[in-house]
Amino acid sequence: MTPPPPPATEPGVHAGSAVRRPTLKDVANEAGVHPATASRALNPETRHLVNDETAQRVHRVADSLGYQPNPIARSLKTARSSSIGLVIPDLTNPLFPPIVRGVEDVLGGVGYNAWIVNTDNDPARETAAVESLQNRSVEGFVFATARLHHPLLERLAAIGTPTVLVNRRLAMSDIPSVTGDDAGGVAMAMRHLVDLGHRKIVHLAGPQDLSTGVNRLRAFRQALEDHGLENSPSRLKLCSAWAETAGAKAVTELLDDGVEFTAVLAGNDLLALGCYDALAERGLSCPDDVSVVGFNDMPFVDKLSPPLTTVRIPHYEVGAEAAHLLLERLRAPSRSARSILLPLTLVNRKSTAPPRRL
Amino acid sequence: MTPPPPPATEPGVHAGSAVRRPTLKDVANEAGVHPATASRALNPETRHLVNDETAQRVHRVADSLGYQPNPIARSLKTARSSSIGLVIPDLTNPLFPPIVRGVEDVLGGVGYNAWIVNTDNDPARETAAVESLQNRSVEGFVFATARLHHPLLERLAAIGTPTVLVNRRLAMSDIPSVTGDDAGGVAMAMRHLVDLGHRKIVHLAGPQDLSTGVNRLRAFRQALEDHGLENSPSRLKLCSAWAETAGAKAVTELLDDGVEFTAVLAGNDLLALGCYDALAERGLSCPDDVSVVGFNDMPFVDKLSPPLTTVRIPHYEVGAEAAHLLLERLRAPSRSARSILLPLTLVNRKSTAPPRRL
DNA sequence: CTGAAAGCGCTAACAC
DNA sequence: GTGTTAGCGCTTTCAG
Repeated sequence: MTPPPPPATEPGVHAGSAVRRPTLKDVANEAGVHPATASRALNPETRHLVNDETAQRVHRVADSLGYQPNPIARSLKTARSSSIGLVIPDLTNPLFPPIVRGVEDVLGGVGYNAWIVNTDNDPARETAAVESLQNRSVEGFVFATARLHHPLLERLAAIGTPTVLVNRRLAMSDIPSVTGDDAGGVAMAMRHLVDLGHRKIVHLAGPQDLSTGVNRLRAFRQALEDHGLENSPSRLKLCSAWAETAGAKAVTELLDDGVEFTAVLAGNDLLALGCYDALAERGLSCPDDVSVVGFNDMPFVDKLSPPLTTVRIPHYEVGAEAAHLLLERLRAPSRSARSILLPLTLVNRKSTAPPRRL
Repeated sequence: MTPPPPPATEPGVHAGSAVRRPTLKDVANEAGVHPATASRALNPETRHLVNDETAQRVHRVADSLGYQPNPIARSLKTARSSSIGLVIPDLTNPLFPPIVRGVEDVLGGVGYNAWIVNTDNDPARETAAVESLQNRSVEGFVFATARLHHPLLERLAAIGTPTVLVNRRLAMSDIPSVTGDDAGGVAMAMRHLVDLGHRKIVHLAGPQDLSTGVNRLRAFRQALEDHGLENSPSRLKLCSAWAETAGAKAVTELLDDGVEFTAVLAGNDLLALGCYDALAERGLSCPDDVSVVGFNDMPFVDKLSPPLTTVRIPHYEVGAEAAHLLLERLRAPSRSARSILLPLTLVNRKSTAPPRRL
C-alpha cells in the first residue's frame, strides 16, 4: 500500500525553480523512514547498516522522485568535496589537453571532478589559484607546473596536502610524480641518430630550471659518452624557453659560429620547429643536410615537411596515472608515495637520415 | 585595547588538518561582534549595512586570522555556487582550449569558475554530464556541443536554465549564442579565390547536422550565385565528419569522378588537411594545381607546406563573449537574450594562387 | 537496525 | 546598526 508516486519529473533536468528538487527528507518521508536511515540506505558505504527491505524501498522512492544527492550539502558536512585541483601552465599548449583528459577520465569514473586552472607560469597566479582551490575544499592537487625549486609545492608537501606532479618534478623532494622517462627517451633518440651514422650531434636544451630540461641535457651528455662522441661545449645550446623562436635562434647561432653538426636533438618539438625554420632560412635541407629529432610528438608534427621524428610521451597515460596515484593517496594517506616513470617511444618519421655531409 | 593577534598563520596555505581554518565565527569572536555582523561586514554587497568602524575592525581581524570564506557553506545557504558548466566535445581538439580559456579568464575575474566536461559528442554522456553539473548546482551552462536538433538543449532552454552556446547553434531557438560569422567568412574566402581567377571551386562541406556545416554550405552556394559561377551538384562533397580522412576521401572521389576544379573551399582545416593528403597522393601540387582554403586557423596549419590559407575564427573571444553573456544573464535573468556574431578574418598564406590549369 | 539530535559554515529574515 | 534565530541538505555520533 505504498502511496502512488508523484507525477514523474523529467529525470536529470530540473527547472531553475519550477519544481523544487527533492531532498533526502522528501525521500525519507515518502519511504516512511527517518532521513538518517534514508541517508544510510542511499550511501553505498553505509547501506549494509540498514535492513535490506527498507533499503530497497528507499531506493525505489528515490528513483521515482528522481532524487539526486546534493554534493554541496554533503561536502559541508563531510569536509570532503570529491574534487581536486589541476594546475597547468596553459591549456592552449597542446601538451596539456591529453593530460587533462587522462586525469578527468579516471577521476570521473569514481565520482570525482577536477577544477582546472591555468597559471601561464606565473608564480603569483599559481599561489592565488591554489588558495582559491583550497577555499573550494579540493581534496588534493595535480600540478603540471613544477619547477626545480618550487617553494609553494614544497610548502604544500610539508603540510601533507595530497599532491601529484605530472611531467616535471622538483629538484629534491619525494612528492609523487608521473613523468616520462626522459633519460630513456633521449637514449633512444641518440642511438637512432648514431645508428644512422651521425657523429656530430648538437642538443638544443630547454630551460634548466625545469626537470625536463636538465634531465634531457644530462641524458644527452651521457649518450655522448656512451657512444664515444666528443663532448664539446659548442655542441650544446641552452634555450631560455620551450619556444620555436628560441630554437631558431639557437640553430642560427650554431651556424654562425661555424659549429659542425649533422644532426640535432631538440629538447622538444617546438624547439625542433624553430630548428626547421632556421635551417630553411639558411637554405639547408632536412634531412639531407641535417637530421632533427624532437620530443613530445605534438599534434601535427607528422604534417611538417619533412614529418618530424620525435620521442613520444604518453600524455594521456601520464594524466591517468597521476589521477590514480592521487586517488590512492586520498584513500590511504599513509601509503608511501610512489613516483611513476612512463616509457617513451621513438616515432621514426622522415626528418632523420644518414648524414650526407661530414 | 584589541587583543593581540594570534600567531600569523601562513596565509593561503593551510595544512590538511594541522590548524583548523578560521571560520566566520572565529572572526566574529575575535572582533567582538556577532557572526551575522561579521558576515555583513565581509560581504561587499552588505558591507554598507554595518557601521564603518566595526566593518574595518572585522576586516582587520579577518586578515590577521587569514580568514577565507567557505564557498561551500555559502553555496548551501544561498543556493548559488559561483560556478558554471562548460560542455565541450573534446578538449584535445585544438579548437576548444582557446574557447575554454576565454570563458575562464572572464569568469575568473568575477569569482566564478567553470566545470569542464568532455562529451566526445555522445548525447548520453552529455545528458549524464549535465545532470551531474546540476547536482553540483552550477548556475548556468556554456555549450560547445549544439546540434541543429538538440532535445537536451531545448529542454534546458524551456525550463529557463541560463545557457549560452558557442560555435554552433540550434536550428530554431533563441538560445543566446556566440559564433563566428560563417557566412561572412565563406564570402571572404570565395572572393579571395575568385579574385585570384578561380572559376571552378568545390566545397568540402562538413556534417549537415551542425549549424557550422549548413551555414558554410549555404554561404558557399550564395557565393557561387553572387559571382555568377555555375552551381553544379558535382562541385560539392558532403563529408560525414570534420576529419582529415573524410576530407581525403571527398577529394579522391572528386578526382575519380573527373570533376574539374582549380580550388577547394574546405569546411574546416582538418578537411583541408585531408585535401592536401589526397592531392599529394595523386601527384597534384598545391597551389600549382589546386588552391585550397581552410576554416578555423588551427595551430600549426601555418607550418604545412604550403602554409594553409584559412579563415580565422577568434576562438578566445568567442569564449570570452560567451562568458559575458552568461554572467549578464545570471545577474538579470529578465534581460532579453542576445546572440553575438563575431567577425572572421582571412589569413592569406601560400596555399592559394591564380589557377594554372583550366 | 532505526530514530533523535546536533552541526558542518554561512546568510537572511526578523527583531530590537 | 546589530543581535537572534533559523535553516540550507546532508551525515554522524549516540541512544534505544
